[in-house]
Amino acid sequence: MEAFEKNIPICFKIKNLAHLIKRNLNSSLPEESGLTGAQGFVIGYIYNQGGEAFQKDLEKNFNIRRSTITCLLQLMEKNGFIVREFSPSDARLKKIRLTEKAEDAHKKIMEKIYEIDERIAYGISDKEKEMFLDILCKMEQNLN
Amino acid sequence: MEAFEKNIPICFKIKNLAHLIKRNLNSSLPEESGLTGAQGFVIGYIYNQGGEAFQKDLEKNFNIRRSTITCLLQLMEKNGFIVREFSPSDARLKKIRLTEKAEDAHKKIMEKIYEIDERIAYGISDKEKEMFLDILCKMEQNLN
DNA sequence: CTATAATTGTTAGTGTCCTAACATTTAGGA
DNA sequence: TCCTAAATGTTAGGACACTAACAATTATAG
Repeated sequence: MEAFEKNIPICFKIKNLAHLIKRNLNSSLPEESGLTGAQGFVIGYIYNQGGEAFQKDLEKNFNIRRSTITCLLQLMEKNGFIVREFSPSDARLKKIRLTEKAEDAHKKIMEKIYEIDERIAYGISDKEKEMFLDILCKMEQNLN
Repeated sequence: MEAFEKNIPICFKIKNLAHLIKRNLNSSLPEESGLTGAQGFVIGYIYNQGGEAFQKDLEKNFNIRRSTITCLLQLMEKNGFIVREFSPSDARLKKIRLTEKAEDAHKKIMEKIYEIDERIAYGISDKEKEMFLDILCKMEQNLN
């Protein structure tokens, strides 16, 4: 971006790259399934939790607001990727369970995600990649 | 994110950081102005172009779709940050001009943006920062 | 010159993020 | 116990990204 001349903000570069990643991931997923990248990450998370999770876990893990989670999950429920039910032990909690459809989709989603990882890391050495990830983590912590 | 165990995708980490940046920038801008981070970047770009630009330039520079630009600019026009008029030389083009209000806001926006840049780079050496930016650029190119 | 293609912008509809305001349930303190 | 605070989720409304379909203007090829 030439707009900022020599002083392109780092935050802008990061935002830009994330934007490209999102677009690539979304367009690589089968349209007819109604599955999106964001939903793919949610499925990935719940899958690794053993197929079950509470909304509040998603909230913390993805660092997004409760209302956003509600919205996401309502859509995923509508599209048959999850089922939601109240927890018997605490009526405030809602337990999310993956459906078979989601479990079937999981492997394919992960393939797409790692494909993008490989693609963006093309021509970058393992050492560089490691340093890059370190800095990425530091930056994340710097924003709390 | 523990979800993917040891194999957290890089693309997920980038997406996450960008998300935090966006939230921080948006919440640091004065609410009453109606100004958002995205609009701030648009103002920054047009400002550096001398206060004028065409929609197609924004499209290329920010790598976002025409419909998105239309949507953004309609809002910015409504909020008094820009004025739009047809180009006399080519009636397909729409020329965007910053208003005084936007020019006044520009400096403050840039301060906020560079504040975030400083904040995310806290504890990271200049050399590291440089390498990080290099890799970021490579990754951007890898996604076309 | 005319027909077609390319360029530029809009509209409609959707997904994912936000804040603010609200409701419900559980936990804790007087 | 009872009242208040904390935790969890929803709704409403807005911002910014997308695709697909459309409209208008300009450029180009025959």
